[in-house]
Amino acid sequence: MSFMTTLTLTPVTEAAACCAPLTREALSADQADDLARSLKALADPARLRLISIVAASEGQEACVCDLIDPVGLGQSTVSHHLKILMDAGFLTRTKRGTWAYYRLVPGALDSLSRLLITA
Amino acid sequence: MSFMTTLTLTPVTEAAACCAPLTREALSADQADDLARSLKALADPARLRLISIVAASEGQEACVCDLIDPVGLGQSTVSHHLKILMDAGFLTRTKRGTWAYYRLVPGALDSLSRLLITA
DNA sequence: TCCATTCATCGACGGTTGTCAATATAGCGC
DNA sequence: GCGCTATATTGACAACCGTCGATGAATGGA
Repeated sequence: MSFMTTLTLTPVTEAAACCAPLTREALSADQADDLARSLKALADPARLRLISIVAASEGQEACVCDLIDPVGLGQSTVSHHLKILMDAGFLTRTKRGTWAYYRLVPGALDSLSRLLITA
Repeated sequence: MSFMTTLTLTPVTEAAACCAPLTREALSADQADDLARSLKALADPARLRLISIVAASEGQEACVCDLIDPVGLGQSTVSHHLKILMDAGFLTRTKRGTWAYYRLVPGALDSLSRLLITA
């Protein structure tokens, strides 16, 4: 399980960059796998809230300590969710001192969104 | 587990109808739950392929028997996935004779897509 | 140097999920 | 009615996921 994150990494931007929307033509198995991986990273209430809090924060960034109370989960759980969102290409991390600041990857959500549109 | 489908049904259109995109302001816990439920219904390779096949079919509809071979899963598994997509509000079913024809719910994917856009 | 703080990682646990085979339901033709 | 076909439902099982507490790693201050 621990090695999975380094192997199957297929950032949203890459998965979304290539191809026609979901409803244009039948998806290949590989395309479906990639898209499902991106969606799965998003398909959790805690992770959705993390993203929305980061996006709504000052300077579009937030450190872990700012995120723990709002989502009401343990620190290790929050770190875990942030890692999943990073691996999927939705967030980036910048360390400054002891703090880790998370920030939205600019086009990530949009390119995923574009894939869902029924052309 | 069996009663869950009739209880927690919150179709995409409803979940998406109300509110600002993910990144406009922090999501409430309830909003996050609803959105996560919709995304989770979509976050599976088999279900994504089912949707794309239905959308790309003649007259935008397909019966179960047309879907089994393309996705390469058992009949009961396909029925199961179709049910999940129906409960989530992405598909509708019409029975004609012994056949069950599935069809995309017109605005469903689009309203979900709109929620993901970074305004 | 030592301690406090911030964050990541590990190990464990219960709950959920995807899949199948088997069975049930229901419509159609004979 | 009988059998055949198309779907849905059930029950079971392995794999995965979200959560926690505990531990580890790194930074900064006294």
